[in-house]
Amino acid sequence: MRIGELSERTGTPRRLLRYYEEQGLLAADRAPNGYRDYPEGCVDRVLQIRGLLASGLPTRIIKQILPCINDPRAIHVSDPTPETIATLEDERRRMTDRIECLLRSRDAISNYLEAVRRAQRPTAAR
Amino acid sequence: MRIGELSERTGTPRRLLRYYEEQGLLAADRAPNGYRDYPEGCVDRVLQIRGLLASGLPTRIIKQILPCINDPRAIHVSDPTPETIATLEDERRRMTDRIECLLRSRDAISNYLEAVRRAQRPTAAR
DNA sequence: TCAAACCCTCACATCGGTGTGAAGGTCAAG
DNA sequence: CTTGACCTTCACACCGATGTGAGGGTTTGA
Repeated sequence: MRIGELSERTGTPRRLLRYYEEQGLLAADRAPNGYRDYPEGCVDRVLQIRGLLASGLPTRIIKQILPCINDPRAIHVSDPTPETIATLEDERRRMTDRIECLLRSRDAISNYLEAVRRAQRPTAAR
Repeated sequence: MRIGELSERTGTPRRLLRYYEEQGLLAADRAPNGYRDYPEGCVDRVLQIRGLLASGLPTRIIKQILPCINDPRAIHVSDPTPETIATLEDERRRMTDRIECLLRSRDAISNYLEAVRRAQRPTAAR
């Protein structure tokens, strides 16, 4: 698929798809005319990237994480230097922190909304 | 406590504490000499702020969320305009998305690390 | 064959969070 | 009284993600 379709299906500006490629997060081969040609799987991949970016991870880290997600079960034990492993462990910890922070805050919002709801519908269907 | 202590106890540059105040996330009263004077609770508050920032939320949103977290059980039903409520619901959804994305990715990393570990210690204590 | 709708690269701009430092006031200890 | 460690405000700089648009090629359909 070409960049326009990928853009539409992922809700991502073309500009950013090119940027992700430049950052090494996304690969596309090229049609003879130079147009990018994306395989189907890119849709999910782009959504992953956007999700992680929205969660505060920089492209540099996402680049290291993506292979772990994509390799469908088949780990290439080829590359992982002890250094890479350390980075991954580090980043996993950071992600756990984020998750906990978000969970706490989300629950607080839920409680708040719930309380407001109760206060607004004072002693209704009870 | 003064800004230096708060900075040290939260691992946050003074610069940012002032920035958070400027953004309306943090309040300090002033000593007669103009120095900021923070109450004890600010330590937790700052950590919350940093956690949410690291999770990709902008100060504008954090500002709306913090009151829900701080109000210890006692909701001020005073302010919440229907508009504010809508924003909160929206943001809660976004946070849920983030949480799910992070969970998926973290689990993928865990699986990966686990697999690498198994591959590196080939048929050990078994 | 021409217009519209794609695509390309390149480059400059914006925005939010953060770094850094200048210029100066306050306070405690020697 | 001075020195050093704090604090103040202000301003400019940086970095990563994103917006925008110029200048130009390709494809499709009227």
